[in-house]
Amino acid sequence: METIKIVSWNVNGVRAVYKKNFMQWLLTDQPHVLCLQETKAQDDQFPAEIAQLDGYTVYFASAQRKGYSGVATLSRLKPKSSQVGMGIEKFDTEGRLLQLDYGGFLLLNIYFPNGKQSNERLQYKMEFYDAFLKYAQNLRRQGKSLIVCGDVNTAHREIDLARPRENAKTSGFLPEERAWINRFLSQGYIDTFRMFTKEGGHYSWWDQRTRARERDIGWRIDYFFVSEDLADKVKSAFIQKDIMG
DNA sequence: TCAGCGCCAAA
DNA sequence: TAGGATGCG
DNA sequence: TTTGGCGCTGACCGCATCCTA
Repeated sequence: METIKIVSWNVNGVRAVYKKNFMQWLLTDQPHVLCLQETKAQDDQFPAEIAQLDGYTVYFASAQRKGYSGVATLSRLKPKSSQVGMGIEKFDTEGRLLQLDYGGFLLLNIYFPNGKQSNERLQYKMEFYDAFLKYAQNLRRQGKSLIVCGDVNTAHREIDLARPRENAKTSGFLPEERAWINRFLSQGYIDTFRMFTKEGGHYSWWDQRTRARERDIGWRIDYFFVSEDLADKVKSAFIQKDIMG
């Protein structure tokens, strides 16, 4: 069986990265599957050149609200089926989950909620976490193998962010958020990045407002998880930190 | 994230 | 339709 | 009286929308 390359990228506005060097990167990197989060575009607002890209089919899960959230998956492989959301209205209207069935595995492209805005949003995030874990476990009971990727919006352990002590009371590194990742992993999922890289200092997100990227004061909040039956099929997992977007 | 502020306890 | 205010991250 | 540590506040950037002139 040949190797499949799957990439996950929180683009923070697909139209913005399209104006930069998105196409150049995509045509060079040529992943089999590309999972985008925070596209901030409805299906019909997607740049046509991406939506009609030769060799790829594009699947969307857009938010109801314009310019907000949204995920999309570009695939060179043909899935057997696709599904938007997990069947829960309050979560599905925010365009956060897109599922493709490739037969041998399900690929779940997810943009987990951000909890920094308010207590209500933190509550919503925790509810999403719980609902997703139930949803995933239900798929497992049906015998499905899962690849789960995207922006989880939580750093797992101290080594996953540059300022653990300072952020112990900040959403994104709260004890209850970290505990959920522990619970998720304990139910039979693998953080693939940690299969290959044990040391800290590897981040996937940096605060724009304080230009934290220049000083590499970051967080690892984007992940590829696989159900443990797939673990021995994972060849590598890495972060392309020099790609902006 | 970080500078700037008030507050307070230790030196 | 350019630009300021607002929402969100 | 000075010093240092803790906790809190607000400005900070970028994408996108909406409203007004």
